[in-house]
Amino acid sequence: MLTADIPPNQAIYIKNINEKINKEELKRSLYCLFSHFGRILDVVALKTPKLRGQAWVVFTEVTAASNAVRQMQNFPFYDKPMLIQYAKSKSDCVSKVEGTFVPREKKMKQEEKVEKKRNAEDNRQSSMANGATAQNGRPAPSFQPSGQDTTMPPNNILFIQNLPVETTSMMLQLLFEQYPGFKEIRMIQAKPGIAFVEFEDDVQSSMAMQALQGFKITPQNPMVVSFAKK
DNA sequence: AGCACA
Repeated sequence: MLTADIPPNQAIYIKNINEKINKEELKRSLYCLFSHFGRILDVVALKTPKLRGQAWVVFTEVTAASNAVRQMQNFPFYDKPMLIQYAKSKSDCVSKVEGTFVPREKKMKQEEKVEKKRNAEDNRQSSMANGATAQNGRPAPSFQPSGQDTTMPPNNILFIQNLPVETTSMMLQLLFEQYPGFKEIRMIQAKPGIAFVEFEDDVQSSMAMQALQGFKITPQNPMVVSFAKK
């Protein structure tokens, strides 16, 4: 099947991933790298012989997945270009949210599944009405970066907004230098409230973005972090 | 290359 023939899916399938990266780190990196495209429901990576070097990132919206497929295609991730397609099937975490999840052992066909669900609802009324509790990674940030496109393609340079005017580059350095790959802070005297922070590469800048997104230097100033324009 | 959810 041509990869272009796979219908859009809110989950993306990534292959050609460096197999040396340990599973937990890989999941964290993928989460960081993709979280700015939209809310992520789940990241799946297995190290079994059949499944190593591949991963799934499940978004709440297919539009987020579409942007990720396009913008992150061939992104150099741990030295290997990632190859991204839509996933071929619906993710379990999505079925769980929809309440149509059927455990793997006795997985049945679509029609039977619907039938089964009807019966269950009829029989025990509402006893399992919402057995599907959404278990998302973490809440979405409560602010919306204004005037800046949050789906900007990754960049090793971060753009910081909504800083208190009294922020100094030393203060920002203390915050950002905790993250690997930090290089430097750049502020522009004529433009208070913003800064640029440079990292070695896009993966590392993404990590710092994820970690410090919304960080408050003062209670009124949750910082808004995005990738700088190229 | 390889499409899962332990």
